Parts: sequence; C-alpha cells; structure tokens
Amino acid sequence: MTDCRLSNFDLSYDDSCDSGYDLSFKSESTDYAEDKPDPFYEYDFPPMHPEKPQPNPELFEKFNAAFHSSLNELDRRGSDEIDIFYTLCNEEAKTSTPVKAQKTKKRYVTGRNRVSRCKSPSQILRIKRVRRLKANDRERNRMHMLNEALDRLRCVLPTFPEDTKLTKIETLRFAHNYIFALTQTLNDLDRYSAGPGDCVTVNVGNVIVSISKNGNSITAKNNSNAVVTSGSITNASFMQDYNYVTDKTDSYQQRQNDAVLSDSYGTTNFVNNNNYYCNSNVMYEYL
DNA sequence: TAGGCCATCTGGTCCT
DNA sequence: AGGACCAGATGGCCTA
Repeated sequence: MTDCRLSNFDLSYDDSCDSGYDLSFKSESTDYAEDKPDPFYEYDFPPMHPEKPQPNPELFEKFNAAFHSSLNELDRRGSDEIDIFYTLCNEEAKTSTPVKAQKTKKRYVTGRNRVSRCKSPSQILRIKRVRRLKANDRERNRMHMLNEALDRLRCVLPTFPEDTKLTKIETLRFAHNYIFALTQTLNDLDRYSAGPGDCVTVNVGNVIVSISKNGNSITAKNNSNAVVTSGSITNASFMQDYNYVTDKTDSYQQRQNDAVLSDSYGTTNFVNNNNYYCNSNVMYEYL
C-alpha cells in the first residue's frame, strides 16, 4: 500500500494568495491537491519489488477486488473513514522506506496531448473542498484588509485613548459626519472671509474641532486633550449627537446646536426629518 | 444571562 | 473557470 499515488493525498493546498493569517492549509507540495492523481483510478499495482517473488496472481486479484470494493463502499457512503484512510496512507508513506515504483504505463499526459478523463465522486468532492478552502482564505484576507482600512480610518478621527473603540458602523457614520462638517466649515470660512484670528468650531461627538487660518486644533468638551491616533469617542456621546430625531424639547434644540456647526453666522432654523437636519448654512445627514 | 459585536465559513451572484 | 463581492449563519467573546 505504500505505492501510492495515495501518498500525496490530503486536504492541504498551497495558495500563492494565501493571507498568512492563522487558518491556513498549507501543503508541502507545490501542487494543489485537486491536481493530484485519483487513487481510485484504475489502480494497476505494478511490481514494487521486481527482485522479490511476486504474489500469487489469483490471491492478488482477490485482494485487489476486495480492496477496491471497500474503498468504493466508503466513498459511496461519504464516510469520514475515507479521509482517515488517506491520512493513514500519508503517514505510512512518510515513515516507510521509500520505494520507487516502476511505471508500466504513462497515464498522465501534459500539454497539447493531455488526456481528459472523468473524475470520480471522491475526486470531485476533494476538488470542491480545496476550492472552498481557497475561497475561505481569500474571503478571510479580504475582510482583514477591510478591517485594516477601518482601523486607518479610526486613526484619523478625533478620539480619546480612554474611550472604547468605535465599532465598524460607528466609524463609518462618524467619518461621514466628520467629513461633512469639515467641508461645510471650509466653505463657511471662504464665504465669510474670516480674519486671521477668526475661528470656526465644529462639535463632533465629544470633541470640538477648531478650524482657522492660523491652524486647526482638536479639544475635548471636558477640556482634556484630544488625540487623533487611536481610541474613539464614547458611543453614547456619538449617538446622542447624531441619532436623535423627534424630540422637540429645549434639550433637543441644545443638542442640535451641539451637533452642527457652532459658527456665529448661521441661523438656527432647523429642519428635521428622519434623515437629516439642517440650518440655513449646513445640513447634516446621518446614516 | 441576554444582547451586541466580531471573525469566519459558506453558498450565491456577477464579472473578467 | 476562477476571483471578487455579498449576505446569511454560526459560534466566541465581552459587557451591562
């Protein structure tokens, strides 16, 4: 059984696009498992040790038939034992004395004259499994890249180290509003031709962004120092500033004033619906 | 302990 | 055919 085109059989693969993250199924081989020969394909048992006496042909044929019958039955039932069998074959191949099998037939032809042949159910399953593993790895890698991009986005948002990390959706919403607020602020600066000492401030979450022609600064509402590196604004503060909609009380008006530009030019004629609120100068859409 | 968030797997769809 | 993208399912971890 050590002759074995079975010996290459495993679920591993070597993917040049492998992410390198934790769950990788690497193979020592350079070939994908799906390209490996089918152990069920016309197993013709060439003489492995020509110098030794060959088995009784009749007994050998009986053994051959029984062997294939057992494998086919396992394969038909989709039994896990078939995988165990291949694993054992691999282990045996690793530990047994390597023996070069004589190739009596040239079965696999590469290039233009390659012979296509039907694949057994087990090989089809194996191919599907390998493709699934590769797809999983690509998907994992894709999500890791997406998360890295979100992390970079968090780093350029005004945040506090002591705050909890922004969730994905909070990061996107906060970034959206932050960019919008900064854009409006720049527009207002141009529109009103602020003097050298004039400053426009934007309340974003629990931080205040001050923008002037002399430079920008970010401070916390509680007078602590803000940073633009890591951490996040508090979720509660963020939601308070950006997600209220229907409350028309004084506190609502106050929060609106907090949430939009605190410039000295705009009016406070707020319009509100489920998607945005605005005054005459700015309109803040929240997601 | 329930709920929120996240990572991962998975199958489907679309595109090249 | 294979890769990218997407959404649903699932299980783990954390927190109130």
